[in-house]
Amino acid sequence: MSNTRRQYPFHLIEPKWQQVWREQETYRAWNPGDTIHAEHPFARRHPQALEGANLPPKFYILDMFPYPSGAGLHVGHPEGYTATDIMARYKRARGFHVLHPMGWDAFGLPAEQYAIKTGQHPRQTTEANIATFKRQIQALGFSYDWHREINTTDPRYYRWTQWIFLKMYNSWFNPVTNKAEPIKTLTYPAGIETEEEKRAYRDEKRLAYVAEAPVNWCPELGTVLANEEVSEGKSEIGGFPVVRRPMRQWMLRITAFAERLIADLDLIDWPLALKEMQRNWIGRSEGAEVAFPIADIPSPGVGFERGIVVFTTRPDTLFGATYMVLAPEHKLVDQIATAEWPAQTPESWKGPDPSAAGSPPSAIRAYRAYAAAKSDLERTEMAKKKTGVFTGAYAINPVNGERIPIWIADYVLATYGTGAIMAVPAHDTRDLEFARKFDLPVRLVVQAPAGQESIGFVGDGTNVNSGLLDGLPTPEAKKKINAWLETNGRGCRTINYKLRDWLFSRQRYWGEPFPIIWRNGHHEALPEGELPIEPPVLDDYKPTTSGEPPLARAESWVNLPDGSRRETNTMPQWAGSCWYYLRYLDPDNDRAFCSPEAERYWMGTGAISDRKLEGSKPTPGVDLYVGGTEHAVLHLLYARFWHKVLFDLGCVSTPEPFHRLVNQGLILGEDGQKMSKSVGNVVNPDLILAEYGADAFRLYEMFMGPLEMVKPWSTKGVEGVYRFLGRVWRLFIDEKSEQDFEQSLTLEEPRGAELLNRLELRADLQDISPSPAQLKALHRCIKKTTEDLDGMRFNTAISALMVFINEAITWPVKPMSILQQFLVLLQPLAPHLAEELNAKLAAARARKSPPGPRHPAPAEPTLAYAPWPDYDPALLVEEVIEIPVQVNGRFRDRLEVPADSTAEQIEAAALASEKVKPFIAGKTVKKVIVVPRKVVNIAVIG
RNA sequence: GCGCGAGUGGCGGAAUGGCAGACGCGCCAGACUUAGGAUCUGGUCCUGAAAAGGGUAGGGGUUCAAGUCCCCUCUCGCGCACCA
Repeated sequence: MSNTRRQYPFHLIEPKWQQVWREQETYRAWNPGDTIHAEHPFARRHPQALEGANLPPKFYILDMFPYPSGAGLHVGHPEGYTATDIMARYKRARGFHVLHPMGWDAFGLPAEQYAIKTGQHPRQTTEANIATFKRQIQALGFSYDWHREINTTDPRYYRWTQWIFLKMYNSWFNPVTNKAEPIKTLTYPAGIETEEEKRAYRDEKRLAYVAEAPVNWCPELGTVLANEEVSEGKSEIGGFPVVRRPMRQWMLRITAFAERLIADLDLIDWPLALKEMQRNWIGRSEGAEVAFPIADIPSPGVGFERGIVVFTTRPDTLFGATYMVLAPEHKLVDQIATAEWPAQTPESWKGPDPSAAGSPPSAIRAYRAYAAAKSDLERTEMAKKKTGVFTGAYAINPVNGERIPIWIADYVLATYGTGAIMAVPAHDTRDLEFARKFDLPVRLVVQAPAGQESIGFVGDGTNVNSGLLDGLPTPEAKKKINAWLETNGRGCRTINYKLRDWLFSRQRYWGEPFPIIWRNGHHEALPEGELPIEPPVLDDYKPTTSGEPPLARAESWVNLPDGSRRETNTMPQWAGSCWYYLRYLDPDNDRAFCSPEAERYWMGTGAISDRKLEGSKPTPGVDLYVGGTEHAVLHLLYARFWHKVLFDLGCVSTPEPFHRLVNQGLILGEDGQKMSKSVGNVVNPDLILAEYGADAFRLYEMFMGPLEMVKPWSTKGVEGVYRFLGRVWRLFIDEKSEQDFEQSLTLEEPRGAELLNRLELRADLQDISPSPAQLKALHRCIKKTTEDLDGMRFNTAISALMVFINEAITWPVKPMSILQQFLVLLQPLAPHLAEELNAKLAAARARKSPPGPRHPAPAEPTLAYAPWPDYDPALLVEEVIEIPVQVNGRFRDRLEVPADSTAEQIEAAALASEKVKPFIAGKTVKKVIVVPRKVVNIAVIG
């Protein structure tokens, strides 16, 4: 800490007002039906809302709640929180009923790993971390309604996480209605007769189901991970290698919602880049499935009566298919592989391992081992080098009857499409590369537009060498071949998604246990009445030596008296955050995850309205959601999915949870690099707060630049806004009284808060009528801050406040009414200082005119609900305006003209300007453009 | 490779197609002061004594007028990446 003198006693002001707000419950939000105390500042602003009826229009402003890590807050966290807090305060001032809650996403790996190391129960770590986070967040003076604080690890919370899971377990996706429906509505097709068959069918259809599938196993973390948690073959958390491994796991049927998850992006106001990321992740592609019969197999076995089915987005290139490739894991590989290599099989077709090249089966075995040994990471890195093995078998191209060789290669993914492709080397980069390596034929079937090479051309062109498709442009060729495939029973149009079902179980301790038991190899839901299912207390939080999840250690918990066993997996960290925004609406409700009344009020019921932050029409769902992009395809996709399930089941009233989303940009270190402990450029907010105070910290976080932008931290920059706050302070506070205050403070530090009262307003602050110029300065400031806050342009809003102060400082006498209005504008951004100065003003005015019927006392104890001023456009009208004069677009002079001058008058004045004359002398004036109130441009030639 | 976004002083950044650089940092000068790493005042895009000229990554275009709109190129950031 440097020894600069404090600009103003923020160290006394900030705790004082935080205490007032806490005791007064200033920022409490009310549900329909709540009883509101008449003295509460909200009730004073909205007297019609007493008794919790006729509540004003709501505005739900949400932060992405944090995972309370042991490291505490860093300066990146409060960036979004400050932005939302400013919006919350601004919306309150504008008369909205603001819901602005905060809570803790507290299940997760770090607490569990700490538990494994120390034996300390994760709950203790979690609680300690939450206490730190809460202290730090509260020190920033955010206007959260702490009555609504939630914690995903609280049994009263996760009881409902488990409840929603049961809802999914007991639902299925009806493709006819395109909705989730209770499992009761499931009808059984013919042939499903016995109870056992029906159970199997039902279990297959549930939204939450168990599947044996290749999953992402992370040995280092000792758990499986969802696709969304794996990036380039490494775990998102920790960056550990991930391998594919078949396991029996719980899955959630998010793929059923793929279409709606894409389509409904059009309903919401999110950054384009983020919508694009979700679209890419869902990865919708239109194409066709085409069946290729196997050659030389007179009676195909079960499973491939139709041969091999491929998915392709380019059925129009079917005539160019010169070979096929199956994923090495494809289940038909063993059935089609021939016992011996066909005559004249080139050596290079027999696989990368010469020692296994004796026959197709041995080469295939070797190649599978080779592919499996590679982690996903290595597979990605080796993407450039194509490898594969010929199976010995041939397929028949259904459109021309050609025999084409069938290969296996790891460039075809088992998990996408059908796990098999038709290779069209002439018009697919990967196939071309493969064909060139193994000397496979390349047949041109799409003529590229003139001037472009057709071999390797992957765009739209014109079909050639394609029989019935010849001469057709690509889109038409697609239509025609699709029709042909369908009439001939060789395939059909289809849509494919990259999105996989959500792998929902984890082999961990510190997560929500599943409300599921196993009996005779079947899973069963526990009744709702038994919720919450709490995890057992363990001595050892490690997985068992046999690789079972840690919960399996608690024998007495796992084994139930009736012989059934509890599910020992837990839910992933994302479970709790999938619905937390709903729990805030009614956090203490023990009968429902939230009451329908609260849900309807806060989430809105109407159709999607045109989004404009201004205007009083409630928008559906969360009105403003601010957080980082790192959750683009995790939390934000999962939460939308859960919300849609709840919507289908009638539990919520909107199809989308978050109507408007804003991503705050990353804050870099002072060196312009990402903040990290290892680089040593991490800025600790505690230190900044101690030196400059919360208001300066808040202001700086917003003054750095646009919220969405990536920007580097600068402690010097904090000093700038801090000085601004000091100037505001000195504009109000008498210098002499401050000197006295400072002196007393050094003598009696502990009585600081009390000493604040000794500070006097400056003598040049007077209760007089403002001059027109002063009114104009204020209203300019109102206009600019209003527009900027509406657009969330906090940096320029702050700059407008600075401009006002720079001007007000020069006034010999400062009208109190003007400065009071300024404080209303300052309040959302620097609430502590604004409150303190406002209280001083109020006290001074009360002294001058003692309480009485005309001046009810005391003045409002808080600025939090002070109405936002409207600017008066009439006051902003200038009588004389400056107009720049250009000659041929170059600035030459500035004219002062009456604001109501006509174009002709301005033109005449411009042409008469002494500074302009030299530039038009001897030249022909071709044209004079007069843009009223903006500019004059004289176009000359010669 | 594909997709998205962004390039403006020494720095963070402002500019509904209409005076480029608001506001802040830094820097320079001055005032007050025992002192200044406090505060206040003035200055601060570049060249030039001035007049004036040049200037928003580079090149081209539209326009009376372009940082802003269009085309091409380059650089940086983010996301996806064998998705058939």
